[in-house]
Amino acid sequence: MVDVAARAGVSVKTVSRVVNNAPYVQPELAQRVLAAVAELGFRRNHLASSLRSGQATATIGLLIEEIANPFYATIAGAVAEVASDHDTMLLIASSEEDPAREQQLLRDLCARRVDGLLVVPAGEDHSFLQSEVDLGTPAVFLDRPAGELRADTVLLDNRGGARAGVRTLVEAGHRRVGILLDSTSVYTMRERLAGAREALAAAGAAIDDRLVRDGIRDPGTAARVVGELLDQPDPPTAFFSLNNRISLGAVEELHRRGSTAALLGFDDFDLARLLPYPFTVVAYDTRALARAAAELLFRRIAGDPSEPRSLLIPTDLVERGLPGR
Amino acid sequence: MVDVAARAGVSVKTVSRVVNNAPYVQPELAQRVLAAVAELGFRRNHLASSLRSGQATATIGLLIEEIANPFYATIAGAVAEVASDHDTMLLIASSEEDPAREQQLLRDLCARRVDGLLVVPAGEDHSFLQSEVDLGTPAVFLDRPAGELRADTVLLDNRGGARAGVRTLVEAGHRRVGILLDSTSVYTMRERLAGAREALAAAGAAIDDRLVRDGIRDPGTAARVVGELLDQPDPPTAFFSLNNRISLGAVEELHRRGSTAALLGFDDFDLARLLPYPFTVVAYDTRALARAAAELLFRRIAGDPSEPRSLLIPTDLVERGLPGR
DNA sequence: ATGAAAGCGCTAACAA
DNA sequence: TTGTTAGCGCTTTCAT
Repeated sequence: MVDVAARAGVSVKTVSRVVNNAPYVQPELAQRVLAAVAELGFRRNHLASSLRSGQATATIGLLIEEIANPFYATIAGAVAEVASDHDTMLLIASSEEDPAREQQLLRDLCARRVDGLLVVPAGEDHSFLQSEVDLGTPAVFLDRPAGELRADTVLLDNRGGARAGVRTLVEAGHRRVGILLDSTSVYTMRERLAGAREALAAAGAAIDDRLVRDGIRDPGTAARVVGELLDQPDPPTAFFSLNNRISLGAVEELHRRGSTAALLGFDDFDLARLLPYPFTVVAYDTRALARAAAELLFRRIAGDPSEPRSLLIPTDLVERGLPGR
Repeated sequence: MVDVAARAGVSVKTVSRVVNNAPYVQPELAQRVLAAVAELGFRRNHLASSLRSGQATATIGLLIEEIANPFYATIAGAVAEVASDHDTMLLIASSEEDPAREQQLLRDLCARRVDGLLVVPAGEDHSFLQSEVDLGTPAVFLDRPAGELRADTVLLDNRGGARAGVRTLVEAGHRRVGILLDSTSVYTMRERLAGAREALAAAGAAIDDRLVRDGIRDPGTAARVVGELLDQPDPPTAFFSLNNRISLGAVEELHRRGSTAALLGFDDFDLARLLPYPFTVVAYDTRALARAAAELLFRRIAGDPSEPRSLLIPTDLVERGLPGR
């Protein structure tokens, strides 16, 4: 910048003003500065700028589990759009579901003085963020609640969606529903399971815990478990799959067997229409979830001092036929 | 840092040494410093640190078209892994296929003094990056070549893959092949089209340009175009779809019609096995593409001064049956 | 092994 | 409207 100033025959402050489009600079001087900038290939150092001006790195941090996962990629896309509207860049970090790594990454993001944090939490305790939040780095949690920290949160209506979905099964006469999930250690799974239990209980259906199977991580396992449940005496007449990886395996096995069991899945799929087995899904708008969280974050960054808020994004039942009828 | 120093009764330099795990600090002093750090909730300001030390923001920039797109999400995931191995964070920006926006984002990334740039180019001219590269910000281009700039490049073998795929169609006796693509303005599409032409030419098949249709942006359009081509007199007996969005529409229309046309697609799909119409794909390893590019970038960041390199990632033909036989 | 002082590139505060 | 000076938080240099 001093070089530019020397070349243009002005002070560094004037260069600073020109580069930042500040008012009260003579057009003629501005021209000279701009010329010098071009000749010298000058580019303002964003680091130095935000170091001095204290705030506004024009960067937000997004912490997710894994960017390659389409759910998180969709979140990242929606967040990036909102960030772009605020001339802000996105620093993305993947926790890989490891709470220790999550903590380290969040600390690192804070050390980089991001203007705010968007977190899909992996760990159970985020109290270590309290000091950062107090020091002025707002954080918004999405998809799962923060642990041990009062903070803005945007969640899906997992419980209500599951309840509504299972209610359609119950109304179609199903009483024995096989429930397939990956892990009860995940908040969303617990909520969806609770919703299913509520719907069954409301119908006075006894819940058979032998029909609830967890630890299903991939479509292959899902297919195997569906087979096992169907081969039991008194098998389920319907299945509720708690995420789309599981739905995929269930579709495959039910189709393979020519089963007539009804299938309900949480999470929609692009290709559901093309799959060989009809099923109903509890769908939701991932982009709306992410946009709501990002917009809330930018409101905080802009200084909104109100109490932490909790938003619930509704789900939508998409019926595509139940072969069990 | 001065507060920590005061609290621990040492100089700021000693605090700096402790925080950076520098050698030659008495364990006892280090203890005092660490205690003060904990008490005061001190976190080193990464901005100030890299401002002073000149280099090493421990950040790389990734410029893609759109993070929500699964192809780019996969790239981002693989890049994030490599970056994580180098204790580096990832600043992700989406060009949305707009060359002007691309240029602005790349300049912004440079202004933030990223250690290096990974670019899936949208524009045709990247000469504006020359000065940045000369000033020491290495850039690696992936999936498409850089325009007007000698730089490291990692590409898929689009042409070879298309050639091999279309050769299987030709060997199965097909001479009239409908070719479906989105836009010839995209490098990868031009290469894939060229490979298809080569394979047809090698078989002495006259290329009927009325069977080459571009401007197909979504599955719906693809389905419509497939229908139009099939309704022509002397319709194609096989189709080559140049990306998976197009393949999806083609599958749908061919299945709907109970067609026996052979289908070949560029890009694999997770769910190809479950789709109602068998087709062969030219598959490739997106993660390998991204890892190769990222690893090359980190070699440049580490100071590798060798000539710009060009890597070609091979494709793989996955045959899943051709209903036309 | 530790510290004092200078300065990275920029902008806030003030002065002219 | 423009310039001067100080200093953001840290690390380098050089002294001790």
